[in-house]
Amino acid sequence: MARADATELILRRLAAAGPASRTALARGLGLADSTVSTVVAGLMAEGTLVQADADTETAVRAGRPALDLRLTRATGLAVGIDLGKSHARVAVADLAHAVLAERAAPVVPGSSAQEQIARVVGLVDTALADADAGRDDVVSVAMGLPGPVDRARDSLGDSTVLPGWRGVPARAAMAAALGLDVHIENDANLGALGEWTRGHGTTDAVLYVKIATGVGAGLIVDGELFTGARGTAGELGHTVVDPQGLPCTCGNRGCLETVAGAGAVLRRLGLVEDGGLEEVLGRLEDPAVASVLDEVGRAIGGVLGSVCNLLDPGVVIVGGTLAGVGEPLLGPLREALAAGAIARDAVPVVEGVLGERAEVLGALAYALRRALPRRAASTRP
Amino acid sequence: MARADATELILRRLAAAGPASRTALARGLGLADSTVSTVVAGLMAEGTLVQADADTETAVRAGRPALDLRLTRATGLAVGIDLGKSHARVAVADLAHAVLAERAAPVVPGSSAQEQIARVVGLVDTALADADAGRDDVVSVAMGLPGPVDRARDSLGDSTVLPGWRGVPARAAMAAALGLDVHIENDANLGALGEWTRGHGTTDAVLYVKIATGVGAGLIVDGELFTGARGTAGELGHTVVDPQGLPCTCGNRGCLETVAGAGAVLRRLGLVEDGGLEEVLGRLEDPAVASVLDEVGRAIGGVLGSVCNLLDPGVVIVGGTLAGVGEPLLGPLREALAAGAIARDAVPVVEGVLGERAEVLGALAYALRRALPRRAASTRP
DNA sequence: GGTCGTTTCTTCGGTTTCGAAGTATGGTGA
DNA sequence: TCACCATACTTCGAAACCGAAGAAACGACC
Repeated sequence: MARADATELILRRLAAAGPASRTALARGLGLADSTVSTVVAGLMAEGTLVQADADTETAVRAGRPALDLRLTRATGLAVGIDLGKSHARVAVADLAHAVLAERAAPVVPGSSAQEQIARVVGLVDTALADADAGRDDVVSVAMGLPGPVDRARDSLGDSTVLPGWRGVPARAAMAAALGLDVHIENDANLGALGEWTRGHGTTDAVLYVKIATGVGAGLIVDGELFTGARGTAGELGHTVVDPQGLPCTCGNRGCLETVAGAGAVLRRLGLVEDGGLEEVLGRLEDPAVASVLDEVGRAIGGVLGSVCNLLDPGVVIVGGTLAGVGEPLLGPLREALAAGAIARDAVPVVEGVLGERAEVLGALAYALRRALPRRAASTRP
Repeated sequence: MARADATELILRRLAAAGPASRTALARGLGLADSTVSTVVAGLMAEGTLVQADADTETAVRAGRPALDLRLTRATGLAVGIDLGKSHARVAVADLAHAVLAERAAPVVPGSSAQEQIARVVGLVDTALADADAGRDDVVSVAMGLPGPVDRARDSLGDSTVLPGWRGVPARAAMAAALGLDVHIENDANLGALGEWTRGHGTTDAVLYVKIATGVGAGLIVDGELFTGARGTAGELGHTVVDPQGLPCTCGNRGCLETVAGAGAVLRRLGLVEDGGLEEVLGRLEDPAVASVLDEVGRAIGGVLGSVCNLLDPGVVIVGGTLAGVGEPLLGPLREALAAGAIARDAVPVVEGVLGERAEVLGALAYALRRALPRRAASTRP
C-alpha cells in the first residue's frame, strides 16, 4: 500500500499495461487529469515517453481522440523465459509491449540444471541480438518453470518434470548466469497471465488450465496472479478423482494426472511420448483416440465442476499442448463441468488463443508488470 | 484504485482496522508521518478522533510509546447480522471496534423471508437499545446468509437452507425494512473474515471451512474476501467425493455433504436434527459416534487436501457447529489432508476461536470495513 | 542518575497534486 | 455548412502532501 508519487505510478503503469492516453492513465491510477498532463510533459521533455501516432484503431466514438503515450526503447527491455521438459522459449519486448524477438530451442529432457541454464542464457543472448540489444538494456526478466515454485526458497519444489533442478536455487542460479535479477514463477500461472493479458483482461476471476504432460492451473484474482501462501498454488493434477485408481508419482492413488494429461493419453493409446502427440492430433477421427479424449475431458471437467463451485471463476481458459485437439476434448469437458456445477449457468470454457506461446508471453507480461522503466535523464542526485 | 485524500484514508482505515497510532497509520497507508499528524490534529479538534489512554498493553520495547487513536462514538455504529436456518444473531459495535451489544433469537425453520426479516429488525432494534442508540446512529450494516449470494441480483441463490428466500431481493428487502443500506454476503465467507480479523490477520491466504448443516468455505486473499466472479465462491459441500455415492439435493451423486456435515452425521446416527447435535457432543466416547466423526473428518480432509494443492492457503480454520467436537473430527481430518497434499509440510489446521459467533462478528468486521465514519463537524458545503 | 539508542510525534519550507475553468478536436444532425 | 455534443487535454491559483530536522518520551546500560 505504499503510496508512490505520480511519476512512478505512471511509469510503472505504462510498463505493466502498455501504451495508454493521459485520460486513461488518470482514470486507472486515480489521479487528476491535470497531474498526469504535467508529469507527462516532463517525461516527454526528457525523452522517456513519446506520443504514439494517432492512426491507432480508435473506437469510433464521439469526442476528441485520445493520444496514446508509450515508453521509448531507451527505458529498457523485458525478457520472458519458458522452460519445459524438452523445450525452452524466450521472448524479448520493449516497455511499450512490442515483442521484438522470439526464440525457441529443444532441451534434452532430464539434463542438469546447469546445462539447461546455459541453453537458456544462449537463447536470451540470441534473442537480444535479434532485437539489436544486449543484456545491459534489460530491466526485467521472468522465467516460468514446470512445477511448484517455493517462494521461501525461491526454487523448484519436487518437480517430476525437471528432476535436474532438485535442490538448485533456481532464481539465484539463473540470475547469476544472466547477471540480471530474475523472477521465477510456475508455468501454468504464467500461462494464465499470458492468456489474461491478451484477451480476458476485463474478467474478474480467471482460471487457466494447462493440459500438457501433466495438468496444472493458474488463477488470476483482481488482475493479479494468485499463488497462495507459499507460492505453490495451482496444483490441479493431483486432485484425487478415484481413491481406487492407479498409483501416481506423488504417492497417492487415482490422481487426475493418472487419467488425464498428455502422458496418460499416450500411455493409454500405447504411443511413445516423443512425437506421439502429433499422431494423436492426426487421428482425431479414430474411435480409440476419440474415446480416450472423451474420457480425459470428462475427468478434467468433473474436477473443474467442483473447482468452479469453490472459486466461481468468470471464465475457464484451457491451454497446453493437449488443448490443441479442440472440441473432441473440450466438448466432454464442458458437459462434465456443467453437470458438476451448482450455479444456474455454468462457467464458460474457452480454448486459449496463444497456444504453446502462452507461457513465454505470460512470462513477458510478468516481467513487464515488475519493470521499473529507466528514466532518460534522471533528476535524482 | 481510486486515490483518496489522506483524511478519508485515515478515517476508513481506523474504521476498518480499529484503533492505531499515527505512525502505524502512516506506514499502513503509505503516507508521511507529518501528513498523518496534521490531519489527525484537525480531526481531533473537531471531535472525530480521540487519543486512547496510554495504558494499553504496549509491547515492551524501546522508544517513545505510540498513542492509539480511535473514532469517537459520534462517528457512528456498525451492525452485523447472521441469519441461519433456525437462528438469528445481531451484534452492534462502535467504529473503535468495541462490541456494544449482542443479541440472538431462534427463528422458525422454513418460515417466510418477511417473517425472518421482521425478526431480524426486532433484534437489531433491541441490540441498538442495549447500546443506548437508535437506527440513526448506524453507518454500516452487513448481513450473512446461508447459501450462495448472487452479486448480480443481490439475492440468495438456490439455498436449501432458507427456502423462504427464493426470489426475494434479499439486500433490497432488508435495506427497506431497516431504512438503512445493507451489505449481504455468504455466511461462511463472513465466518472466514471473523476468524481472520480476530487471530490470523497476518496470514497470507486463509481458508475457513464451516461444518454446520452443510459444508461451506470462505477464502481470504490479500486481506480481502474472495467471492469469485459472480459472488458465489465457497461452495465446498458439493464437491464430488464418490461418483457412485448417495444422491444429493443438488441433483448429483456423492457430494461431500452426503457424507459430511451435521446433517449427514445425525442421519447416520439415527438422531433427529433438533437437539441431536447436543447428544453427539455428549457421546463422543461412544464408538458409533467416534466412527462416524472419523469418517466425516476423513472425507472433508481428503477434499481439503486437493483444495490445498490448488490454493496453498497459509492456514485452514475449521468452524461451524460440528467443529465444536474438536479432535475426534479434526484429527482424522488433518491426517487425510496431509495424505492428499503434495507439499512437503502440510497446511496447519486449527479450530476457530469464535465458535458460533464467527459469522456475526465476521458480519460486523465486514460492515466496519465498508463504514465511512461521520465527521463531527464536516467542512463540506 | 545520567547518557545513549530507539521510536513517536511535531514543525516548517518547498514541491506535488488537485479542482475548476477553459481550449482543442473530433463526430452528429439540422 | 454550421451549431452542438462529447471527450481529451491544458492552464493556473489553492490546497494537500512530503522530507528533513528536531523535540518528546520511553527503556537499557553503565
